[in-house]
Amino acid sequence: MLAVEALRGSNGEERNGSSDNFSIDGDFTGETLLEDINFSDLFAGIDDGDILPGLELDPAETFAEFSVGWEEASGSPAVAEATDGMLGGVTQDTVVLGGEKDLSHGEEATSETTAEDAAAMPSEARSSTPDKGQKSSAAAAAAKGSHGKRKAKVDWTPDLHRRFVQAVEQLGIDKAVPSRILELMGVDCLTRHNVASHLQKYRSHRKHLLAREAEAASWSQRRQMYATGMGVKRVDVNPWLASTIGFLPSPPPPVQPFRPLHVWGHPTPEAPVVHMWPRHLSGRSPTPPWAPPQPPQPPLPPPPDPSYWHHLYQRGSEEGWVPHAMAKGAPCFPQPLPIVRFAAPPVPGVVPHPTYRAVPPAMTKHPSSQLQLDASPVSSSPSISLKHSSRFHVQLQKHNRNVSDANERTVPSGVTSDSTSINYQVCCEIPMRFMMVSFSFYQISCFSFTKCVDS
DNA sequence: ATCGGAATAT
DNA sequence: CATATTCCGA
Repeated sequence: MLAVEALRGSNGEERNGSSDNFSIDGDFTGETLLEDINFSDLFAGIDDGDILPGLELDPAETFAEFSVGWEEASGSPAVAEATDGMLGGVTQDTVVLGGEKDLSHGEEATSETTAEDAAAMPSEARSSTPDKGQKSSAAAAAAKGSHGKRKAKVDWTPDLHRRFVQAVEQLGIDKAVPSRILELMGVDCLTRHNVASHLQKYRSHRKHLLAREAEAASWSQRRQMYATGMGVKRVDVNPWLASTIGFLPSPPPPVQPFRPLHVWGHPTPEAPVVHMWPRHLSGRSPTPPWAPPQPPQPPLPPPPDPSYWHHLYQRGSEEGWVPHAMAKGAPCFPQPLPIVRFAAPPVPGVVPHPTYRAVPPAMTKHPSSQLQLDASPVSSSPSISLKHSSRFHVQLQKHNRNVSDANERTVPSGVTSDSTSINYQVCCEIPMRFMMVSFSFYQISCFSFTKCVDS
């Protein structure tokens, strides 16, 4: 079991500096946050992080292990601190990342030429040519200046979409608003409206997807419930609410106690909410090969164009992601029935933010044999944000026993800071023999994720 | 007035 | 259908 625990800085000064929050979204190489816990073995079967499959199974055994592990974690000296105030910082922050991008500029920009260029150019080339500034002024003029009642349509090329998704992920679904997305995209050929429009569609797609998945998950849960004879300790009809269980007095209920699966991933953290293993890699099949048995119900028809809308992890290596292409050799299938467990740790003294709602972690096995834990909160008010200098430790555990030293790490400064960060991701190499992976950040909101990576 | 987002138009 | 534009509430 891998446990990542946030440790409060001794001084605790970082506590209130919301602006120090950072989101690590592009850098999962591990070095940034924690060095990789490198075990010789590769784990061969980590699933994609698709929540659905994770919720599928939940052997009582796992629970038992989990709970014990949890206790251990609780005992950690690092934990004990309330995290109130976190939310405020997170939700209130409006620090603009990087800054000074003039939106009005984008507003004026004409997308026509760029779109054309993009369309004409191989996506690779496009990717490497972020500067859309070179649109021909002529075309630009023609596009709008003349009279252009209607602006030239923007061609949402894969690259543009990738940027878009990236931005959305980085911001977190809750903070992903056109203007900010536009900033993060670093493209000046789009207008806020372009983005808004795309975002609209994006959400729509996600909505449908999540609805589907929720349905499936629900079904699975029930199925499991029966299968285990209710042996499980906790079976929430709605897995997404699990995090609140065991939490201390819940103050003012969130505006939306439970936000319906309104958006696609998100990535959660929202995150990506639904982090899926790139489908294009797994073939045209909309469902991963390892996907747990589907409910007897309709085999859920694949979305119109999955590959397009699922670029969630389609980042290039320049962002710290390993290109999918490299993942070929790495088995990305999960165990027969991967387990995604998530629970609110009953840690005394720790007051998780009431509105915090975590989502089962999305874990992605990267080609480099790294296991990526992605804690993507999906609450009305995000979430997980660590601050520079925050300390935490990582520890692998198996069957309630530590199998590695607790490595204390410190969140490095200099990491891109985004007050609205919602994702905190850690990469560790984990031998597949480890049964479960637990990810805990007490400092943040006191929650823990557990996922079976090897049955 | 600005912004985000849903509705509606093209 | 995809995107742009409009409408409207915050």
